[in-house]
Amino acid sequence: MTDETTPLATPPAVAPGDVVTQPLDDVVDSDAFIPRLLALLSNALVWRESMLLRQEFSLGTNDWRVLSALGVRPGSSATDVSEFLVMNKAVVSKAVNVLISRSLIASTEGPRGSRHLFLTTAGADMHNRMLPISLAGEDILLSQLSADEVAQLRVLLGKLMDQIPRLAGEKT
Amino acid sequence: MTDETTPLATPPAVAPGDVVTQPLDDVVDSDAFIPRLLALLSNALVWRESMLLRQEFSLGTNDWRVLSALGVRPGSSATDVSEFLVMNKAVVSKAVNVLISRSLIASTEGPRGSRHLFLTTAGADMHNRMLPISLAGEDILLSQLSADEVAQLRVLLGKLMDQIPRLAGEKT
DNA sequence: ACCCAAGTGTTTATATGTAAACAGGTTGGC
DNA sequence: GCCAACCTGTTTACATATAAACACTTGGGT
Repeated sequence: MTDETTPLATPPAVAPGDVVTQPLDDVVDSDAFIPRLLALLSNALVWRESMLLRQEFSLGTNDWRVLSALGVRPGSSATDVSEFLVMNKAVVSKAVNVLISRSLIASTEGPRGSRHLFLTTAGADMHNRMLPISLAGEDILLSQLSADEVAQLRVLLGKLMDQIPRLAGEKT
Repeated sequence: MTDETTPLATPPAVAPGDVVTQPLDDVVDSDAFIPRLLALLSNALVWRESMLLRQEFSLGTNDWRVLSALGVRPGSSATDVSEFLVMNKAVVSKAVNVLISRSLIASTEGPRGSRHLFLTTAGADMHNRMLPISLAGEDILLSQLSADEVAQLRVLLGKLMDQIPRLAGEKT
């Protein structure tokens, strides 16, 4: 009895003054708590992608995201990218500098002191090598779902996404 | 024309030597890319919870998570909590010290130099005040889903969770 | 022509996350 | 009994995230 795996069938022989030795009535059911599941899934995906991109190309996930944004929207400014990716502009600024120093992107003069950013051909090539790694993460994640289930999941996640403004606003 | 909202209908008058001005053929469709949706959802939830807990109780999300773990499993060691929450043990160590300094948890001697951690009555009280804030995040997120849809979502996320070892292992 | 307001990207300071090194105590082989 | 291996929790060093302050440019009003 009283092995170390069971939470605490027998309260400790001596407990400090003012202590709760039994589970509380209302707690987070962490296996079903959706915010926790989302965090674990997201962390695992980021961890994997970060590891692979770093070891294959010596680039971070932020570098990759900026690169991918410019694959979709060539000529974006740093601010455009920041908004498009919902990413802090300081992070974008740093990633842009990394990518420029690697000659993966280049820039032209833009409107008010901004710069239009473009992939170089080397950058486009790098993009096309990084893309499969990123997509493979999603594939692994969805591998046990049928096509119908994937479609359901996208619909459901879409409805969750609609609530993000309420999470940020927090009046109600 | 050529306003700043459209990506780039007209390529720039002068582009540097070696540049790609058109969208690439294969790109991440970021509105449908599930890893991205998961990251945005998770970030929004954490951001909200962090803000509220900080301003209401001057505690961080890690403090709350450790507190909640001890509500479920009183008498756990720091290592137990670390494994239960899938949380770095350095982070747990720091959170434990914060909670002890606030007299929200207390400890007794455990097996090999470890310590059994318990909520104090003040800690249990704090737990019961923090819990609704945490649960409200999930409620907001799920508010546009029917009961059936919530059940579906849990099933689907459960299947995704099963793939986490493959994301971490990365042989296939 | 001037100045104010707004927008650009960068820098800074602060907080947080991560992994490895670490010291101490405990266990178990020999 | 003793030494090596292990497990505890802590500390350290480093990488990353976040938000505010910043300098600079542009545009518009008077």
